[in-house]
Amino acid sequence: MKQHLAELLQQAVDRLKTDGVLPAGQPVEIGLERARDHRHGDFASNLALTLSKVARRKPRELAEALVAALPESDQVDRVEIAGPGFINFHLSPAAWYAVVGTVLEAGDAYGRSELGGGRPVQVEFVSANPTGPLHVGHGRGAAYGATVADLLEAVGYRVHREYYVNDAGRQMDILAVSVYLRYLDLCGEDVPFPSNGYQGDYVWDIGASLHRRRGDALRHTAAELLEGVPPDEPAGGDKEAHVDGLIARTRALLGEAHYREVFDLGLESILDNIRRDLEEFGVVYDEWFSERSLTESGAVDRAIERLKAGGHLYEKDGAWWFRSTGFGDEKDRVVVRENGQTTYFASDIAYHMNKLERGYERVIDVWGADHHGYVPRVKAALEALGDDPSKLDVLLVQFAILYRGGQKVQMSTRSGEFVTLRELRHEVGNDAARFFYVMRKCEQHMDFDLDLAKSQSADNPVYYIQYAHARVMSVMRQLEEKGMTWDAAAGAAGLPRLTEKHEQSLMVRLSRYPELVEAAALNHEPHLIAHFLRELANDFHTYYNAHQFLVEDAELRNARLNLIQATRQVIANGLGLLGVSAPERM
RNA sequence: GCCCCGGUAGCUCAGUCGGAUAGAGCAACGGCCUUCUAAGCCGUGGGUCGGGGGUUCGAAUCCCUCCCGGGGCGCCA
Repeated sequence: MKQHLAELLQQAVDRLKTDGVLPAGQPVEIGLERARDHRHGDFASNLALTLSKVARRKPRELAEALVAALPESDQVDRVEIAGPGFINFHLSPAAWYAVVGTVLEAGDAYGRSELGGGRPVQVEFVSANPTGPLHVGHGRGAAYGATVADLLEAVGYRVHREYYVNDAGRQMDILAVSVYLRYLDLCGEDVPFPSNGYQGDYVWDIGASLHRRRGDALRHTAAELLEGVPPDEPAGGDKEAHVDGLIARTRALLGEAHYREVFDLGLESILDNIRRDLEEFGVVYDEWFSERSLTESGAVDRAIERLKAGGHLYEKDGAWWFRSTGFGDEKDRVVVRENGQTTYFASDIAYHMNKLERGYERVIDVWGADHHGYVPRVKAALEALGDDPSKLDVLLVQFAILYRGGQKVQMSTRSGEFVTLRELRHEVGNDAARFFYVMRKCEQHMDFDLDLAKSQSADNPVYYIQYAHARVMSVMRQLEEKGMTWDAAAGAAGLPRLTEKHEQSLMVRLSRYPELVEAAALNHEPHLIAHFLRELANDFHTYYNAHQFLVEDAELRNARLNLIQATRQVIANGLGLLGVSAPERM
C-alpha cells in the first residue's frame, strides 16, 4: 500500500520535472509515512516541504502542483493539503479489505519476511558465569536476547543462538572451593566458610551430591586445608588473599585430577540447572560455547600471536599489554599476566575472532549494562586483528530492579541473597515474565513490579492481550451452540460490508503488523511488538463491545468472523514472537 | 575526574532516526452486564517533554552547556 502511494508520488514528481517546475536530474527521496493522527488521513508525505528549497516555491504551492499531477487510483479516496504543506492521503475502505485475506491465507507466516535473505547472524546472550542459578537480572537478558533472535529469524536471517560458558577462571575456582568446603562440612570437618565464597544453598546441594558419590574419599582435615592460608577478612586479613590461599591449598591437597572432579561437578550441576531453567522459559540455544575450549584448541595463543605479529602487544612490568589506546580505548589492557596466565580479555579476543572466522555477517552480543566499558576494547581487538569491528553489535541491557510490596529487593550473588529467575517464573508465570521483560526498551532501566506481574487483573497488559485472543476463540465456540456457521469464502466476498469505524481501524492495524516486525527486528526493539499488541487488543475489545459478531445476516456475520479470525491470528503471531502463549480460553 | 544509560501526566512508560493540537496504561472521577467471557467498553480531568542557549519553514527528537538519578572505570570474570 505504502509502495503504491510512493509510486504515485514518484510519477507526480516526474511530471513536474518534465514541466520544469522541479529541476531535472537529481533523484528525490519520497518521504511517506503513516499519519500519526487519523484526521490527517492514512498516509502523509512531507515531499512539498523538503522540495520547496530546490524548487524555490512555497511548500503549499508546490503541494498543490504535486497533487494536481498525481495520477488517479481506486485505492485513494481523496488527497488533502494540510498544515505547512503536508500531502495527506485518505484511502478508500476497499484499500484495507485485502489485508484480512492476506492474514488468513498466510496464517502463522503473516508478518514474516525474507528481508534477511538467509544471511547468517549470531546472537550471544545471557552467558552468565556458571557459579550459581540465574537470577532475575539474567532473566531480562534471556527474554530480550531470545526475542531479538526470534525477530531476526522472522525477517529471514539464519540465526545462531549461543551461550558463552565461562568455565575457566578464578570465579569458577572459588565455586569449586565453596563446594569442597560444604563437602568437608558434611564429612564432619569444621572449616570456617570464607566470606568471599559462594554461600547459596545450591552449593550445599552440590557438596552433598559430591559426598553421596565419593563418601569421605576426598576428605582432608580443616587444619591441613588452612595450613599457610592467610586470614580471612573478619579475622583481620584480606578476603581475596584468603580465598586464593584456599584455592591453592585445595588444589595441592586434592591433586589436579580430583580437584578437576570437584570443579567439574560444580560446573555441570549449575550448567544443567541453567539449561533447564532457560528451556522452561522458552529460551533455547544452538550452541553452548566453552571458554576453556578456546585455550585447549590454541585459539587464545593464536589470537595473541596474531596481535604480536601485528605489533599491537608490548611487554611491561612482566606482563603483555594490548595497545588498545591505538584504537580508541581509554587505556591499554593486559592480555598475559605477570604469572604467565592469560586474562579473561584474552579469551574474549579469541572468542570474537572465532565468531568472525565462522563467517557471520553480523555478530550480536547482549550484555548487562555494567559491561559497557568493555565494548571499546573488544572492538579495538577486532580492528587490530584486521577484522571489521562494525560487524559486532553490542546490545547493552540495563538492570531490572525488582520491587515487592513497593520495596526494592536487594540482591547479591555471592551472599546468596537474590531472587532466582526460577522463583520469578513460578511466582508470576512464564508468560508474564517474558512479556514484562521485553515491554521496555533495553536501554531503559526497568522497574519490575512483582505484585503487578502476578496480579491477574486488568492492570496486567499480558492478560489483556491474551484475553482478546481467548475471546475470539470463545466466539467461535458460541457459533456452534447457536447453530450458526462460518464460511470463510463467503466472508471474503462480504468484506465490503465492513464499513464500521471500528472495523476499518482494526484492518488498518492488522496491515501495520509486518512493518512493525521489521522495525522491531532491525532495531532490536521487541517492545514495539508488545506495544502494538496492546493496541491491537484494544481495537478488538472496543469492536467487541460495540458490535455483535454472531448476527443473523450471514454475509455480514461471515465477513466479521473473517476479520476477528485475522485479528486472532495476528495476536497469536505477535505473542509467539515474544515467547508468550495464546490461550484458547481464560 | 572520565565513560555509558536515563530524566516526557500523580505512578510506570511510548513517541515510527526533524513534522501538524505530545500519546498509552495504571491511579482518580462518572457511566455501560436479561445480548458472542465486565480479565471488557465509553467518557472526564491531568504537561514549562529536567533547566538554559543554538541549528531551521518546523525540535521531546539534532548540537553545546549545566543540573539530577542509575551504572562502569582491576595483571577479577
